Amino acid sequence: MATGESASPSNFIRNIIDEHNRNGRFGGKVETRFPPEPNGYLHIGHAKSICLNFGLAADYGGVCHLRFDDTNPTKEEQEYLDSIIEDVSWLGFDWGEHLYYASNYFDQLYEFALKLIEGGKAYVDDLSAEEIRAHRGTLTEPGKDSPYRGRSVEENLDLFKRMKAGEFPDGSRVLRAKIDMAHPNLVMRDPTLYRIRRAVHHRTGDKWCIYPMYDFTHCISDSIEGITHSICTLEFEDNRVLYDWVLDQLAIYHPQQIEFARLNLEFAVMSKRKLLELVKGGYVDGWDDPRMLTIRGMRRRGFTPESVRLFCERIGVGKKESWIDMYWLEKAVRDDLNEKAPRVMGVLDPIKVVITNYPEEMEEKFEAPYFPDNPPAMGYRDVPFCRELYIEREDFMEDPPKKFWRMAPGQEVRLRWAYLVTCREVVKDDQGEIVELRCTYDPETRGGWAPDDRKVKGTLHWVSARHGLKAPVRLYDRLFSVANPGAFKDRDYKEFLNPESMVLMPDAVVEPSLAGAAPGSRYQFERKGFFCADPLDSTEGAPVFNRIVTLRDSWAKILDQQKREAARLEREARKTKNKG
RNA sequence: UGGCCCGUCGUCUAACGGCAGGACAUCAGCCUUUGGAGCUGAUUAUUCAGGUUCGAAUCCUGGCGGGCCAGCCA
Repeated sequence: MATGESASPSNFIRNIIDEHNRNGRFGGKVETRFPPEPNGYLHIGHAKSICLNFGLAADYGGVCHLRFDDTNPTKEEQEYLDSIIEDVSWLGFDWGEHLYYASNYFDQLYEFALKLIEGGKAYVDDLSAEEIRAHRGTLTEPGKDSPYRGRSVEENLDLFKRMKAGEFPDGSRVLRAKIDMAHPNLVMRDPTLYRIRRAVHHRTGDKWCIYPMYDFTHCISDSIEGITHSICTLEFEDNRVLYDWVLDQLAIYHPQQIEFARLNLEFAVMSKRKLLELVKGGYVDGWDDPRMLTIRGMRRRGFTPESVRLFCERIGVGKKESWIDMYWLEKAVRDDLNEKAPRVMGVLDPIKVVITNYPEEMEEKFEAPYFPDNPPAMGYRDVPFCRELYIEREDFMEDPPKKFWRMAPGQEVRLRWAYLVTCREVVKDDQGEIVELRCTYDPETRGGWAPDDRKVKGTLHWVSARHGLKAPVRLYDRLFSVANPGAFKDRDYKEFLNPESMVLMPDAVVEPSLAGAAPGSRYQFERKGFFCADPLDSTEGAPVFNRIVTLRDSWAKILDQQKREAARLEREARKTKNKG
């Protein structure tokens, strides 16, 4: 799409851009940037920002830069930088030639600082960090001027140059903007612009011993790159006046900062600190643990880039701090994978079924479509059948409740693509545990079609015991068991880790066609969910599957309703009894 | 109790002074060899009180509720 209005759903940022395009503020240009600090791995919250920035640029015919905001060498590492490049690419975005580093602007930034000093708008302060804090005042009281605030331009210039030259120890001096120590917005009470920090920078090495602060760096970087709309999260709202102040003092090109509400996802944590703690503390198996909502974690689990983008598109963007239900993420993967994941059969918790009237030595192959809703186009695979099969343990009930359409004594069900079968006998061990189901099949129902059109409600997935492939399956669920684990003041969020966030199904059996499942390939195990052959743990002929997400389960809902209804009836019965 | 920001169906989000719309959820029906998917229909919202206006979700004032800010982090 060329410049101008776009077809995407409206939001307040688009409205601002449209207004700019009407009044010609940026000459119709839209140039955005995604500015991560390379101090951690990207997560789903970053994905929202990435989709926003790259999406806006694409829709308005502009470009989006990838810029590393690397002004704090004590926290930043090449490892993080590499991972960010990989993750943004995986999400499907392309910054072309526009890969930048704030550290590339260190020389220019230094010159701008000199200009500020020359204009009497910045000074070198000898106060310690603690003293500066003490002078800042509080939310309700004004601050006090530093005794060094009145230094001459010449002295400030000299001192700042010597700061750069390495004449002073770390932390002994800072460069501060000279604004207003009584400003109601604390950000404007003479903010620090430069600090002395002898640290090796991942890109500039030991060239510098002074490093610029975010507020000074970000606006100038945006200006240098010709960014039009500098989109950031809500916590920078107070910083916008400083962003504008710096650019105004320097009288250089002035982008528009716009703030939006960051993503909050229920049953997850999003802060870099917490994510790091989960990894370092061994609560998860690394940054790419499939339970982590890092980009790498989701990728390992089996999420598609399209599903993540779909999610970001659907949740929208606004200034209201809201909590998104995990359902939206799950729904987005389901909708995406429903279109592209071939259907196969896998039994997670097997129970053996013997078809007593099926000849011992006989074997058949059924041609089963990969996409039953659109069979011819998408191909078939053969599914072998024999006398001994596995079905899902939960698909049989000896004494079923109402509306249970699955296998029960005497109740005919369909084995998908195979035959109609009826359970005749339940075999139990000494503990009363069911070990085997003995069934009969109707030879007239090959393929699962009844010649007399008799109604069979239930269709079950199954795997031939003789041909099935044993494959470990991991069932992933939300990492936390409460919606907002970080919200409890007196409890640590780690207390709310969900002990069942990963359940291994060691006995799972899948249809033999899956021996050829490529690492990273995704399938729908019919009636169970979407699964991905783990990209790392799967080997040739021996896939290991991750559950990405379950299917919608309306049977579970019915069961739930039945349970609630039963409880209600019981309560009423008790009431009447008490009255009588 | 300083400053800034935000309050629209259950949830997320539109409506830039002119019929409160969409998506998801929910409910009902259809369809179905996945209790999946799909199709059709239905229910559901402007935080409150004033003011301006022919007309207010929108503008103004105040209340209520929520968020952010006192790093030499970003």
